[in-house]
Amino acid sequence: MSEENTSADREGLDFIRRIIEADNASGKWGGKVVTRFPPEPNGYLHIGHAKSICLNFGLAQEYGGACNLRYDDTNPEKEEVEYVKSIEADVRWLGFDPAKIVWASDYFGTMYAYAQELIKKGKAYVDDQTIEEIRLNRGGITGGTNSPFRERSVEENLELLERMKQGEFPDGSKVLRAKIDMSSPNFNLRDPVMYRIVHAEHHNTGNQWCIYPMYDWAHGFEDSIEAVTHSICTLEFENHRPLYDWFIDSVNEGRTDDGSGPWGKKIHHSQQIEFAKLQLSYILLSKRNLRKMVEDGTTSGWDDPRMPTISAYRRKGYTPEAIRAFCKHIGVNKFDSVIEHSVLENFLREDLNRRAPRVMGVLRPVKVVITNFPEGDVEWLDAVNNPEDPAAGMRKVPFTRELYIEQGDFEEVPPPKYFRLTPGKEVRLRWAFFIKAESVVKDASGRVTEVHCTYDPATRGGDSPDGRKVKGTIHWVSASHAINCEVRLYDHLFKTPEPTKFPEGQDWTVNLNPQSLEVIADAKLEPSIAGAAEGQHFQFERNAYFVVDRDSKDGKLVFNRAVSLKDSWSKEQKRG
RNA sequence: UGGGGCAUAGUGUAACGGUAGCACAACAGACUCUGACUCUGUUUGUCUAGGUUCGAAUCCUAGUGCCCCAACCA
Repeated sequence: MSEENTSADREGLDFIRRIIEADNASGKWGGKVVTRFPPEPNGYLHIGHAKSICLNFGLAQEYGGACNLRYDDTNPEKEEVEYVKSIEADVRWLGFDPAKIVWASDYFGTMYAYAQELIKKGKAYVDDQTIEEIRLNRGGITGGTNSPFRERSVEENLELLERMKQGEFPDGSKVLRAKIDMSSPNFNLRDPVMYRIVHAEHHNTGNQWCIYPMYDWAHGFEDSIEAVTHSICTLEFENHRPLYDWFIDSVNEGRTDDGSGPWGKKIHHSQQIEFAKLQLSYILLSKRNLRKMVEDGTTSGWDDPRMPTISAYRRKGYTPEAIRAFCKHIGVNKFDSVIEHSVLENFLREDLNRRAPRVMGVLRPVKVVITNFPEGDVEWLDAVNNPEDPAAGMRKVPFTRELYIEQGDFEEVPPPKYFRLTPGKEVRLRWAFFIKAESVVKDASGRVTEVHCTYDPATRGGDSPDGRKVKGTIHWVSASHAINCEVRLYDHLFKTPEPTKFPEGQDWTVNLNPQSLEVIADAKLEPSIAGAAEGQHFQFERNAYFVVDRDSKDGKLVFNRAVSLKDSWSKEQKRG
C-alpha cells in the first residue's frame, strides 16, 4: 500500500482512530474493533466520563465493532449498588447501547487460576511484609530491596494463596506479589501487589472471596476475556502499560497458539492506548470532591444542576446531542488541556435553538397598563412557536389591558443605545402591538410599579400599516392569564475558572460561587405553558433556554435554566 | 536527582516535508417582530536555539516548560 494513499485517508483523524485504521489495514485484529467503558461504581458519571463514553462507544459504532459496559468492581470497600443503576442510565441517555453489560467480578475465578499459574511459573509470591515494610522496600529512585519472602517455594505460595482466599489471615497480613524487578526505574514494576486480603462483602460475589485483585492485575484480563482490541484509558496509566503487558505475557509464557503443551492456549492480548482526560473550566471533576459536595450539602445531590455529573447536566436541561457534539468537537489527544465551559454551552445553544419551542415568560415583572385598551377585553394573537422550525406551528397568546413586562425592559431615563420601553418612545410587544409609555406609578421608595401606556390598534400582529418602524421588541404576558412558575437560575458552582487554585492553607471551597443558584418563586409565564411535562425544553424568548424540572407539581411548574441566550446588550452595558 | 508522556492564536483543534486552516472567544459591521439566530469582515499562533532540505509545525540535535509515577485505590 502506498504511503500517500494512507496518509490522505487519515487526514483529520485523531491518533486513536489512526491506530485502528492501521490495525484494520494490517489485519492485526482481523478487522475487529472491540472496546469497553470500565467505570468503577463508586460515584456518578461526570462530563469527563462522557468523553470516554463517546470515544469508546463511538469507535465501536464507526468501525462496526462492539463496546461493553463493564463495572470495574474490584474493591468491595468503595463500591455501591446505588451507583450501578445511574451509570447504565447515563450511558443509555447519552445514546449508547452496550453490547454487553459485564462485571470485573465475573472473572475473579479465572484471575485466580492465572495467579496460581504465575506462582507455578515462579513469577509470583506471597509476601508477609507489612504495608510499611513494602513501601519502604520499594525504594526511591535508586531502586528497591527484595522481600525476604520472595523466594518461597511454589508449594508454599500456592498453599498460602489458597488460605488467604479462604480467609484464614487478617486484612493486611499478606499479599500476593508479582516477581518482576525491584530495581526497575518504573515503580509499577517493583513487584506490584496482585491480591490483597479484604474481609468485606462484595455486592456481587458476597463473601465468596477474602482476597480481591488490584487494578493492574485485573484489568488486562478483563480486556483479554472480552477480547477487547483497543483498551483505551487515561494518560496516568501510561506508566502502567509495561505491567499490563507483563501480566498477559507472563500468562502466555509457555502457552501455545493451538493449545498444545502444559499451559494450554494463549490468551488474547489487548492493546492499551492512553488519551488525555477532559478538563473544563469552572468545574471540579474528581469523584472524591464530587462526593464531598454531595455529603456536606454544598449541592443538593449528585444531580443538582450545578454538579458536573451527567445526570446533573441532564436535569439542568442539556441534551445528549449537545454533549455528543461537544465530545466530537474537542477531539482526543495525548496532552492535557482545559476547555472553556462556554464551548459546551454553545453546543447546547446550537441544539436547543433548533428544537426548543419559544414561549414568553417574565421573570422579574413590572406591570404595564394599556390605558386605551378596554377593561375585560381579550385579544388572542398568533405567535410563531419556533422560527427555526416551521413545522412547530403557531399558538395563540392572550392580550389584555394589564400586562407584565421585564423590569429591565423599561427605563425612565434610558442609557445610550437603549431601545426598549422608555417614556414617549414606541416599542413593539412581541406578536402584539406597538405601545408607547405615557406615565409611571412609583411606590414610596421611588421604584416604578406600573407603566401606563397607550397602544396603536392598527399595529395588531406587530406591524404598522403605515410602514412605521420600531427599534425594540419586548416580550410580555397578560397579567390575568399569567401562570406562576418557579424558575431556578443556575450559574457556575465556582466563581473562578480554575477551582483547584486557591491560597495556601485553604481549600477549593473558598472558590465556591455564593450566587450559583437564584430561585424566582413567581415568574409569569404565558398560558400555553400549562401542562408542560418534565424534561421538556423551552426558550423563554430574549432570555434563556429552560427545562421542566422533576420537582414540578400539578399546581406549579418548576423550570431550570439550561443556558442563557447570548446577550450582546449586557456586554455593551458592562463596557460602559 | 530516576522513569514515562506532551508542547500550534486567549481556549480547543487540523495540517503527517510543499500557501499554517477551522471552531469558540474578542473586535467591527449587515440583517432582524428574540439586542437571539444567521451572514460578512478583522486581530491574534507553530516553546527556544541550532542543523538537514530547494522547502520544516512536520525530520535531527541540544535546551526550556508542563503533566504523570514510589496505595494492600482505580
